[in-house]
Amino acid sequence: MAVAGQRRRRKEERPGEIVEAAFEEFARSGFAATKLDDVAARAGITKGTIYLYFPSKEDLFLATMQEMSRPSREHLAALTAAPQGSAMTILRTHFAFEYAQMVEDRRTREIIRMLLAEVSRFPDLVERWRAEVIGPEVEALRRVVRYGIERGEFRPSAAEEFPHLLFAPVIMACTWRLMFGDDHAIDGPAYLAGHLDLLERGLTGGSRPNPSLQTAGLSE
Amino acid sequence: MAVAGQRRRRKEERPGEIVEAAFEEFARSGFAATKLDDVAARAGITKGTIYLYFPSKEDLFLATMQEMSRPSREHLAALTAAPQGSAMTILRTHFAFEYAQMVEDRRTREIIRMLLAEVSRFPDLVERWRAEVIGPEVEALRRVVRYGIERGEFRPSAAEEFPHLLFAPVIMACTWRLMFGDDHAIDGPAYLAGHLDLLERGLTGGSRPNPSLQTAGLSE
DNA sequence: CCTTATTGACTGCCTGGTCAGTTATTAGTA
DNA sequence: TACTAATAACTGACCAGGCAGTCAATAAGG
Repeated sequence: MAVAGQRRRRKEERPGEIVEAAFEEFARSGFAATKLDDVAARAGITKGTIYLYFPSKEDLFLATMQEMSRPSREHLAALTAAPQGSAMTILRTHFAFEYAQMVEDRRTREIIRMLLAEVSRFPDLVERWRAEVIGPEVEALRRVVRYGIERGEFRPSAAEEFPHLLFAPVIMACTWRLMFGDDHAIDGPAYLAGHLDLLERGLTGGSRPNPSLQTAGLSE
Repeated sequence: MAVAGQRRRRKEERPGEIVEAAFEEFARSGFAATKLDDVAARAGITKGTIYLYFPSKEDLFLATMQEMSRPSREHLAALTAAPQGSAMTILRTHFAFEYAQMVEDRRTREIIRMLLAEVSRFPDLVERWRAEVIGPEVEALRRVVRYGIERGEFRPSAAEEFPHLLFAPVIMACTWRLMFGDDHAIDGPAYLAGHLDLLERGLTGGSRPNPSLQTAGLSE
């Protein structure tokens, strides 16, 4: 019956299966209320097995968060490249990605929930996430805004000091969906389009880029 | 020693004191990890006393959330009045209030955290909050936007369909501070000013209200 | 002395963590 | 191929501590 090497393959796959199950349980119930027996049951194993791969509940939680936030870290790389072309186009592309990730991807959403819920128990986790994911993202956005201003595409605005204002609608939609569930979710594409529209008007200062702010030679 | 009627007064004050202490503990540790012994200690009483006033931990939690979210409910009333004067002025006033409440007031912030963290355990609580607080607020904002459009002050925009876009920066600052603490908090007044600036440009579609959209007699 | 708010010791359950034992797989031997 | 030994993954019964909830006893008003 058993394929050769199946035993070894199990050993390689187990941690991933456990993390997967743990994620679901932690996301549903939070760290404290999650029972390792439930995690084990979901993974189709027993509690004892969990302890073959993870030394404690806290370690399992940390490993789970680490593993599940990997996509965010990878995504970030795309934004940090040197900006080229229209700044607004860069922003459009970026926010389309970010929206898909932070609002439409349940995984990332739940990561946010857990970070918010467990800060006081795992302050280091949140600090790392700030330093390695969100901080760089804010800086990258700031660079794009400056680039847009230099190009004459954007007017100077508070977005330079607070790039947070630019992705606020994404966070908004993310927390909205976290709280009220998929049933009351805001309509994705239309909302994103509205966000980008308001953004463009806000940054350029007119329904079309204001000519008086634009130096011919600087426009790419 | 004892003032006349002190006994009775204690009985009247106890529930409030307990709720106060419970709020701090629930906010710090979440529902599951909070120990009623700790709540009692913080309130300067014993666990037994809690059960004289609240039938269970869950009831205490619900009572705490109810009590602590009262300011939000009261604040809402101000917005639902019939709009008068400049729509942008209404928005400015409203967001100044909302910012003070959702970002600078620790209480309200923590309410948000708990709602996010405990949705799956207390779905009714969140649903009520949506129906009684946030829902009406969105509708009220939508009315202000429509009013601004009718007046010729605002151009038609996605803000009519998604008033969420307008207060997104407030939510953003709220969650930011929830996650990263007061140390990394975004600078309040400047951020608010930037928000309102981008908002105005976005809604009116120009660096100054576009004259072609504005009827002289209507400007505040 | 009666009333009543409060106590604090107690119970029972729950759950993180342990570990001796079981079972499946592979290696070795003839 | 058949049998045995060695190994490694996994189990499940168990313990210890912690905590929600209880209640007879206490003590502070009036």
